[in-house]
Amino acid sequence: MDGQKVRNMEEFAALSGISRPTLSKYFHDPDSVRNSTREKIELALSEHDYRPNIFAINQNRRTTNNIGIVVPFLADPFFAEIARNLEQRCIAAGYAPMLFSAHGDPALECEILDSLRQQKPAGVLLAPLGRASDRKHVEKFVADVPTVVFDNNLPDMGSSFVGMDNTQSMRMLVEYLCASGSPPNFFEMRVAVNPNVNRRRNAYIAAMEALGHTPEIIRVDGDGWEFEEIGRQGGLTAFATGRFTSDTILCSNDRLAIGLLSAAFTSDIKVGRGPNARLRIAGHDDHPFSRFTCPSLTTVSQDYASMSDKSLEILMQMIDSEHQAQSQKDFLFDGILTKRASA
Amino acid sequence: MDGQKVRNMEEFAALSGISRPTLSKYFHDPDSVRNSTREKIELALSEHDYRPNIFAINQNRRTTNNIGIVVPFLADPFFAEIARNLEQRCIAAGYAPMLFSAHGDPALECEILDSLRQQKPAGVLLAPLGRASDRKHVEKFVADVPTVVFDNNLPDMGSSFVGMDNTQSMRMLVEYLCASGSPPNFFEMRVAVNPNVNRRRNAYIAAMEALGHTPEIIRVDGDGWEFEEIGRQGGLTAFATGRFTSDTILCSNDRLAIGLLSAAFTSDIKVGRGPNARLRIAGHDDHPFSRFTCPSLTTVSQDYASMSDKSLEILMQMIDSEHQAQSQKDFLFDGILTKRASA
DNA sequence: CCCTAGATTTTACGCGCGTTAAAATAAATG
DNA sequence: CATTTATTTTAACGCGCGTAAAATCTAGGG
Repeated sequence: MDGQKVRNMEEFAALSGISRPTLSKYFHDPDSVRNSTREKIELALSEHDYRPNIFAINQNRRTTNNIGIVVPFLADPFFAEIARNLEQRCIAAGYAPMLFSAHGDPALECEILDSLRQQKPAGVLLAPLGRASDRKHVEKFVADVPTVVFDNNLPDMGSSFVGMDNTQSMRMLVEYLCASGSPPNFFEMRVAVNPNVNRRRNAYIAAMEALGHTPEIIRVDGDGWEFEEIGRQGGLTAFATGRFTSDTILCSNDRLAIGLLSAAFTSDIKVGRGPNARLRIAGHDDHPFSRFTCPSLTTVSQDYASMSDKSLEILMQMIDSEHQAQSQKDFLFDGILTKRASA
Repeated sequence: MDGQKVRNMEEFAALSGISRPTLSKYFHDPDSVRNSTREKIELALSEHDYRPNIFAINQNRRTTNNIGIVVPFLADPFFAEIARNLEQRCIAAGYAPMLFSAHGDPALECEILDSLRQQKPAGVLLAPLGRASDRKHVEKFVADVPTVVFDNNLPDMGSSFVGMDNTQSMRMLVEYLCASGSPPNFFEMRVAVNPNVNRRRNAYIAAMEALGHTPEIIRVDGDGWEFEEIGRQGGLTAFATGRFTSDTILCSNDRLAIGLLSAAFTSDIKVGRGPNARLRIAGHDDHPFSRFTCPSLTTVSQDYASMSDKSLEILMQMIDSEHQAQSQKDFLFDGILTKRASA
């Protein structure tokens, strides 16, 4: 390729000896032109390295090649990991992912959706903030743009959802903990950041009662996304005031559990399933760091890969069928019990 | 505002009674029109909610309102946190951040830069992969687009750099560790992922020698970005084979230290500065999770806020002065010794 | 060799906004 | 009130590409 800059498709048409409309077809779908002309184009392409102007393209197409990925808090490694999975799958599917984080701020979430809308994305993968989300705003967006909601559903919104079956996973955890030791207390934040949290609590209660045990819930104060710190502070006071009624604590999520582990360590309470351990702790989500805590954290894994695949699969269906009978469905994945050293 | 969709600026001009060129000026800079007309426009805006088509705008402007943020691995909470800082500051400065992660893949890094270039961003904040980066590719990009490199410099590239002073921080750590106990071994990965790693090792050596101690470096195998796992595996074998010559281990970064902590726990080696602890471990970077490890990790903090501010400040200067005498400078920040329980 | 379906070229218009120059108007000045 | 100065309007072109219609060409089948 040479250094001469090709200004536009017109110029490249002259250089390659192919007409502009044909080039336009080619760039939209290389397989839509005859083999011989494709070869000519690609030859010229290798000599002049021209790329069509993306803004001019997008101005004239009804929809772009972008897929928006919106998560509530990207600095949470859990979402970072999901985002990574989704991004790579988008790329593999020939789309250009655009990643956004609401940073825990509902107003920012709205702004992101607004700016995303005018970007005319082919589709959007949205993990909403949850309780804090502006429902109406999200609803409007979902109605206009092909969207798959994931991780955390806002019910009755008319969109498909991909997430995990919290009821199944919590029951599984409770049953395991009961079978291997004392029935667990449930450790959570007082303010439920999203519907998943409520589902998990309810599933805990149901599972405990089904086994003939009395549920016991410890709620800690704190707002925001600093779950570890909240779990740590809550744990410290809970230990100090003897609020736990069991030697087994099931946490609403791994980040809280990580904080609780820290509190236990500070309080000199040995955690694990060994004979001289005084406490068992379990979490939920298989946070990327859970395998490196001391002791490593027993938890429920989400199958990132399958869930990402499913999300994109559904989104692509929506894109292809152009809003046609979206058949709005929920896809719930089973969690995988991941036994480690903490319980 | 009503539901009627305003198709374009022409239509909105008719509705608002303001001519299109004036509207164009207004949307570019609301303060560039007379107060009375601005009020008229904003009144009409509140009634019809029209937003200019972003693609048409960007096609005709030489540069957009976007600032690209590129990090090597977003699933690393360290970069997630930096990205969060940078994003919020971009927004505050009136820009629209676009976040990209190379996911540890040099080819992807190149693609990101290529697609970023045709996005005509106002500027780019780039943390390169490091050793794996395609230097020439990055160099070309930096020459074309106003760019501030951060976290991890590729020297002699003609761009400004904002990062921390690894020499200062390692010396500080070494001095602290020596003053409070035995001189440390240095624990790192065999393959240096980026120049920072080399600087840290050299700084360790220099600081040790300055204090009259013999440097001792333990290198562990492993490639990729799973630092915790690498640290853990390397730690396990090092403990098993007795490769450490000191009871104090200084790790090249926090993630490695987190893995080493996990290995120590598994190996039943108590870590900390208490009387019955057998090992001290320190890290570098103040990873978001370092305060929740068991024991909490002694490390060097980077001042995310100041570094983000500085990066954007320099970038804005470059944008304003339009490539004019970039005065390419490096801005190194001192680390802050953060003493916790592990050393 | 002719024929025909399918591919390509020609021609021309449209997308929504940036931008400019000249003309018209409004505000500020004395 | 006349004049200067700052804004706005009018009119028109350009940006780079999508796309449609008609004309022309190509390849494969008979």
